[in-house]
Amino acid sequence: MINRVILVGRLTKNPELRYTPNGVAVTSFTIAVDRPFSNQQGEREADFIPVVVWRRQAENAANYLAKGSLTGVDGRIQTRNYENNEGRRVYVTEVVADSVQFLEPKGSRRAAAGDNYGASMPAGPTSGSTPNYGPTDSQQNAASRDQNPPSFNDPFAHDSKPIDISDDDLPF
Amino acid sequence: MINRVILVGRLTKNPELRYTPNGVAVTSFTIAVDRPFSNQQGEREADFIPVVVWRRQAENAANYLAKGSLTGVDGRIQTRNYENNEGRRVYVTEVVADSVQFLEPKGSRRAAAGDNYGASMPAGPTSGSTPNYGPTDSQQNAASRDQNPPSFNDPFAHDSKPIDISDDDLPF
Amino acid sequence: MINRVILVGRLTKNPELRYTPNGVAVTSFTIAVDRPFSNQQGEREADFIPVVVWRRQAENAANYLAKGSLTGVDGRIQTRNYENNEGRRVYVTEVVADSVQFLEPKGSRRAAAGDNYGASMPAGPTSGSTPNYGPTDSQQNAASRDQNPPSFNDPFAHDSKPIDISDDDLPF
Amino acid sequence: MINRVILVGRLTKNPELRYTPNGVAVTSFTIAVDRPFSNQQGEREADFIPVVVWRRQAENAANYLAKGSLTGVDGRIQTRNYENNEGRRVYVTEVVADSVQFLEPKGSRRAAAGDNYGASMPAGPTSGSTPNYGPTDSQQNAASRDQNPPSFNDPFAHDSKPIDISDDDLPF
DNA sequence: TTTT
DNA sequence: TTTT
Repeated sequence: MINRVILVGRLTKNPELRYTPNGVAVTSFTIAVDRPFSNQQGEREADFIPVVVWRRQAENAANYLAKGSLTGVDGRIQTRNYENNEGRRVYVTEVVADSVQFLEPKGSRRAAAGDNYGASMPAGPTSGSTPNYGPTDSQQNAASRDQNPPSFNDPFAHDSKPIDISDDDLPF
Repeated sequence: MINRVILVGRLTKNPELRYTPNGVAVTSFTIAVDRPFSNQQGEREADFIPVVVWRRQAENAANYLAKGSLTGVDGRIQTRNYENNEGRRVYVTEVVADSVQFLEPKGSRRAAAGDNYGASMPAGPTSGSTPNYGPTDSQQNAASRDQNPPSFNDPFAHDSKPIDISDDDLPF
Repeated sequence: MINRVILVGRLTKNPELRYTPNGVAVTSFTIAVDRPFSNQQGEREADFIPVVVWRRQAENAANYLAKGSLTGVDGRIQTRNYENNEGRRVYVTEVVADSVQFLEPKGSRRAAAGDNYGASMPAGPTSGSTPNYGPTDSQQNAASRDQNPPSFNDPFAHDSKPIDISDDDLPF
Repeated sequence: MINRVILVGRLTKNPELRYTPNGVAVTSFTIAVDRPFSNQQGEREADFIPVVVWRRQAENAANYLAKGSLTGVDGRIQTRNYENNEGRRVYVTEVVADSVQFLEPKGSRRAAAGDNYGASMPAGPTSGSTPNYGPTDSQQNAASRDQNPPSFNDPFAHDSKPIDISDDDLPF
């Protein structure tokens, strides 16, 4: 049994950091990967692949990545399903990252791209059952710390409704 | 831009071979890959990953694989979307295989039953515009010959309406 | 920075389990992977890839794998170099496995292949600085326990001289 | 049988473009990939992985990559051996690239210096039997234009004797 | 609902 | 020095 995915592409939007009811951090984003060939109309297309990252790596990803960031992901494909509010079963296929790589050379993009970072302060992991949508402290300072971005590791949860993020989705 | 997926797991059902309106063969199946860890309830889970294979590989996969076959896939993640008959946009994430490996050692399962290999090939690309929706002979026999079939609950027993398969989906 | 390798092939020989001076288990083997194409002489060739596995996974690999075993490896490429006894610098490129998968279906091969397993008893991890060449207790019983082989994880060290295996080679 | 490698790292030197006696282009370089952990002395290490690329990709790699270029490689591990001029059998493990990705964002390093892209292409396959051993114009300039060249100690500054490159080594 |  |  082997399940391994490696992606290099660009984020379609800023990553979203949330917390499960138990306070576990999870970041999700979509990575656009251009296809190496053109379609029958001669156009270049891309695949838009949902990625989730858990725990410490979630917070790193939220700090160091932004819309357009060239990013590497090493992880696995996960499928899950849930019943939505219309009683319909929704099937989700996403990549759970073991490791996320910030491939943008130092001093580029993110340092300049710091648009809407630094909105409301987060309740944080200790806040219990209320999902957290704001940036963390460290996000606020991210632009200035952007010098030598680290690599980080781990995985799970997508489809942006907070109710979708459960501690049951924790990979381990 | 890198998009690479490697999977080893077992088919949840017999593969389905179809043809696009232009007569291009495409086989789809779901591969179940056990997760290497247990969930919070201590249960072993699996991911059920939809895979498609095109052209000659499609016909090979349809001939050599069956429900339960241990199978390797090397490919890429593809996302696409289409409007379903209810006018709703459906988003699909699946693996497009570059290569499919039949990992069942000889003398086992399907290989032991390897009587009709190469027999009754479907009318194929030359048959023009009529897609082939029924199971092939060998598929039908495969199910009954299956010695120790793992029982998987295939979550992708949806979205396999023939209308989904278009020549526009051809990878190249 | 991404370094990921996935292999499925067959062991060319039984795996070799050793211990570093500090008693850390390390297993090495070579995996033969057939190339998917023929050479200019129309012959099928293979690549013979050295793999190392560390710690608990080393002992599992030694127990469950044997010459000819169909095996999956998920790991990374590692390069290192050392000076051999002729004062020559030797460059080694090998795969360090994070995870090793026994793909042989239960009850096959190994159960029958138990040829020279169960030779002299090993001094074991506690024996300190003397590398251990014999099979472990658990290896002796391997043939009888072979029912549902597990998967296992981790990595490092090749080129069979015991002096090559140092605690400095530990990946973490 | 699966043999898949994905690497993202930086070239230790400019790539070397050569031609087989039959005029087939082959480029080789070493890619340095930092390890995601520190060794027992708390130092960060890297793996130095030899890569070869054939045909059109070879010429692209030679044109677009230079020492220090952040580069993605998707390929397979190849092992081969040959007898060196001392009559000794030399074993080589290297990555044969199916695809090489130039990951340096535009406006940086080599891309900024992208003056002579497509200029002075080597005589190439049509030149017949004369291998090209010297650096290309663009390679020579690349070294001097290199803004912040990482300094890597390339352990594969050996075994690049032209005699190693034979038409028998062609992957297909 | 998509990136450069 | 190689596996099926």
